[in-house]
Amino acid sequence: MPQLKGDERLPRYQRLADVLRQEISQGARSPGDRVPSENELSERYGLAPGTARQAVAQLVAEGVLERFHGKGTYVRKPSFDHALLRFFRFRGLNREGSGPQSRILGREVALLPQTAANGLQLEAGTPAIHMSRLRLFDDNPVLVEEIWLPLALFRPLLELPVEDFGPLLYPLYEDCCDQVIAYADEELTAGPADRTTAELLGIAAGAPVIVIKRLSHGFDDTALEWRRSWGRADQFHYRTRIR
Amino acid sequence: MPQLKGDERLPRYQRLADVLRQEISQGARSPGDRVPSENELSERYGLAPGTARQAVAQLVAEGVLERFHGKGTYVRKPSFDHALLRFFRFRGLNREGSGPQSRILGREVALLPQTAANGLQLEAGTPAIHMSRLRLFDDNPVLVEEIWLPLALFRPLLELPVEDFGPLLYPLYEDCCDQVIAYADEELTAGPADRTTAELLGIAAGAPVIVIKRLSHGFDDTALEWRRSWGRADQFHYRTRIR
DNA sequence: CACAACTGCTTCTATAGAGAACTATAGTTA
DNA sequence: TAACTATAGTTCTCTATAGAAGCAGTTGTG
Repeated sequence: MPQLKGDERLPRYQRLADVLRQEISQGARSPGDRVPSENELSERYGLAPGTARQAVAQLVAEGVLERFHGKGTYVRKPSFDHALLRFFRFRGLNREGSGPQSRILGREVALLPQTAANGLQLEAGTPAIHMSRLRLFDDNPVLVEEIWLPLALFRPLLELPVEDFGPLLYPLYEDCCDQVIAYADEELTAGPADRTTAELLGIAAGAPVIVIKRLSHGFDDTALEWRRSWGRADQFHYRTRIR
Repeated sequence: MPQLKGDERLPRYQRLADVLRQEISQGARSPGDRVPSENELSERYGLAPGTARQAVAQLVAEGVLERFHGKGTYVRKPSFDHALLRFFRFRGLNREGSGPQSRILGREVALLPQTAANGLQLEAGTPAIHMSRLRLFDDNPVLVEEIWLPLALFRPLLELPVEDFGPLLYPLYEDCCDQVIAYADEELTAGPADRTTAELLGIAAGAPVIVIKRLSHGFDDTALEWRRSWGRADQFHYRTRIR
C-alpha cells in the first residue's frame, strides 16, 4: 500500500490531494484522464472513503479535477484559450464567416526583454522564442499578440512550419513540446494604440486599445509563456462578480 | 423543532443552506452576526452534524458566511466597495495625502434611462434617484460616477444633506435605507473620454478611459443600484486568474 | 498583580457504513 | 432490429461518532 508523502503534520486529505496534484503536474495523469474512484483511492492509501472524497473535493474546487455523477472523476482540460476571445463581442456571429483565425506574423529566436524575463523568471537578454500573431474573427482583426517562450522547453516549436500552427497555441504546446498549461494570470489595462498596432487592428492611431498581459503556468506552477495582447477597446467587454 | 422548508426532493443540506440564506436576505441575520454553531444547527433541525456542516460549507463557498476555527461562523461583511478603487494604482501612496475622497456633484429625482432601467428591472422613464459623484485620491480625481437608485427603496436618501455622505455609499445605504449590498456584477470596457468626463478627470478629451458598469444586488438577488464609472486608463490595472 | 492552568465552546479532521441517484454496458425480450 | 431489464460501478447524500486543534474567558497560583 503506497504511503502518503509529505509533511506528516498536514491532514491526510491534504496530503492525498498533494499526491494527486503532483502526479498531474508531472504528466503521470493528463487532462481528460480518469482518476481512480473514491473507493479505490481510499483503499489504496488506507483512508476512510470520506477522507479520500474530501481530497478530491478540494482539487475540484481548485479546478484541477472534474466530477461526473455516476461516471467518474477526470483531470480537467483547461479550456481557457477561448477565455480572452470570449470577452470580445463580434458582429454578425450568426452570419456565415470564417470564424476565429490566427495568423503568425513572425517567429524567431530573440533576446528576452526585461518585462517578459521577469514573468518567466529568466535573465533579461537570455535567448528565447519570440512570436507575434494576429487573431481575427470572421476576417476582422481582433487581437495583436506578442509571445515569449523559454527556448529550453519549446525548441521543437522552431522546427514546425508556421502554416501548420492552427488557431490555438496551447494544444500545439502540448502535442509538440509536452507542455500543458494549467492556469494563467492576466493583467488588464487600456491605453492608446501605437501606429503599427493600430494599422493591424484597422483603427486610428491613438484610439483606445485593451492591453492584456498574460503569464501562463503549468500544473507545477512553472511559468511557461509570457504574452501581451492588444485588442480593440470598442469590441471588448469583461464581466466579473465581486463580493 | 423547526422543519426545513422548501422542496422536499432537494437534499437536506441544500434546504438548510436555503433557510440560512433567506434569513440573511430578509435581515434576520446581518453581516457580522454570529451564526449558530454546527452542533446547534444540527440539533435544531434534527440533522447529523456532518449535514449541517455541509450546508455551512456551501454558504462559505458562496461567500455568504465566514468560518473561524475555534471561534464560530459569521455572516460575511461584503467589503467590496474598495474593489473598484483597488484596481487603480496611485502615485505617492506613501506621501501624506488626503486619501480617498468623494464629492457629490449632483442628486436629484429623474427619469430612468433605458440602460439603467434594464439593470434595475424597472420601466424606462420611471422616476428614480440619480446621483453623480467624483472620487479622488490624494486630491487627484480618479473616477467619475453616475448612479441610479430605485426611488421606492432609497427615498430617505433625499432627506440627507449631501455633505454628510462620506466617502463610501454602501454603509450609507445600510444606515439610512436598510438596504444591504451582497454582491455586484461588473462589466468593464474602455473607450475615449467625452469632454465633461475628461475635464473632471484632468485628461485630454478622447484619451482612453476605463468604463465600468456595476449592478449591485441584495442577498435576495434584488437589483438595488446601477452604476457607471469612468476612470483614467493610465492608472488602471485589473488582475485575474483564469483556468 | 501577573501568569499559568483549566474549562467550555467552536471548528476541523477522520472513521465507518448505508442507501439513493446516476451512467454505461450487457443481456433479454418483443 | 428496437426497446426494455438487469447489473456493476460511480458519485452523492446522510447518519453517527470520536478526538484534535484553536479561541476565549475563568480560575487558581505564585
